[in-house]
Amino acid sequence: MTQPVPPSHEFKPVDEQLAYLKKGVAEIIPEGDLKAKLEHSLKTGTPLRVYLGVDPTAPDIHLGHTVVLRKLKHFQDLGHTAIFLIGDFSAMIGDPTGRSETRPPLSREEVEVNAKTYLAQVFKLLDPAKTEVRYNSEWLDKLSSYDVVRLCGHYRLARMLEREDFRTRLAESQPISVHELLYPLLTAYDAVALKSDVEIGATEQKFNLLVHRDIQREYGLASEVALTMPILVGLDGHRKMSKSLGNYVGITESPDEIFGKIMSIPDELMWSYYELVTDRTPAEIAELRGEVANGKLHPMDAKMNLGQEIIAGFHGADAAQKAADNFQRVFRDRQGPVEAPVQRLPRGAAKKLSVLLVELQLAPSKSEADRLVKQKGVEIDGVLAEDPRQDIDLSQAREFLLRAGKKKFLRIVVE
RNA sequence: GGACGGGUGGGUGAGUGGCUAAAACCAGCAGACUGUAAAUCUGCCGCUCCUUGCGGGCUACGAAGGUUCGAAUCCUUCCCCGUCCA
Repeated sequence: MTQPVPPSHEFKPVDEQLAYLKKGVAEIIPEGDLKAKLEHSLKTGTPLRVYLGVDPTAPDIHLGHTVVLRKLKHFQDLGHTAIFLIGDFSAMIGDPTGRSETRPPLSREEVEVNAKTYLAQVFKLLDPAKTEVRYNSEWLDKLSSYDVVRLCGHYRLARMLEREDFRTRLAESQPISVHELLYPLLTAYDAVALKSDVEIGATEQKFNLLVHRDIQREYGLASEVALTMPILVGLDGHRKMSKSLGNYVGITESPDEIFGKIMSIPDELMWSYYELVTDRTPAEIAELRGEVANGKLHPMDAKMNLGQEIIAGFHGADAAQKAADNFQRVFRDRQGPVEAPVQRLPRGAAKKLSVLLVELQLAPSKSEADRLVKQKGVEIDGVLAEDPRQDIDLSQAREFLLRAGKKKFLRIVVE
């Protein structure tokens, strides 16, 4: 565990901090309290304790997760204590937020593996030296049944059922398991244990955050400020970015992949991306937007710039430039990519094209591979493949470029 | 514990003995058009085999059995979900 950061005594003026912190924010509850807390912090030279709780339900984080992370980073930049809370315990219950059905429980092992890969990715944004990393199993594992009963005693069923997900499920006669009611209460105990001043969450977390505030008060603490961030819309332009919907950009993806995905978002969406996943100021964004509106800047160029900025944040400026160049070459000039991922194959007997596509994981099944070829989706060294049954010679060392679908390229090296 | 309703492909949801690999819609994929944007249009959309044919085989309608030449559809048992009553 990282030790808490020693207090910094050099805070910026409150108004300046507020302006920085408010960028992109959906809601601050209650509005006035953040200012009051910042003033108190400035007066006493005590950093605010600001936390973001994340359940490691998947091994990778995507751009959508970075919206709240970036806000936590803003607090960190201003000298406050950023606490990254890994919900290793709560992940095993499952957050009912936005769920139309009960989440399958994760095992402790899965959660641990995910937590590890999470942290590595989180530190692409946060400063590891200044971040307090905590796990909620630290305190939740220790609660006795009595403690849990007491905790539950602090909240009323009617209030719990007010939340939209539950209301909807009840209205539609969908099941709600009792343990799902416990989720916001147990994560509220996190806020109690951390004695937090501010908690950051996506807007969909609003209900949970409000419960956290109430429970802190029940335990004799001052209620934290709940700061919510908008949900990042996914690549399809409609639904929230999520792995299960497949409309996401993973932050560990290659620059080329990220670039391609960013370019595929609807134009209108790029402004919200500028706001939520770059460090551009609201004024700069407004200016860009104006230039696109009056025709001075082509929307595609604005989007290419967005892609580069996002990649630069994770992979550096050089990688970003390369990705942009590559994109230009492949999709605007219709040439093969300069660098496609290389796949080495041992020499051997010839293989049918459809078989090869499946083995290279360019198609999930032979039927799909067949279809892909028949639908003119496969090229070998720029030449359209017509026949899924054609034999691909693998008997001698050679290499060729295989394209499957719009975006997938693989340089095959037979050796 | 009782009464009633329900469980169909990634999702919604038709289908109540053969015409059903299962309507329709959504999502997804490919192609055209473009700025790999959106919108639009066209096609595909369980797996597999080959002699690629309006071909063959296999798997699939909560689970397991059964009836039948034939079952998502009928029967039995079981599991799961909901509503109401207690």
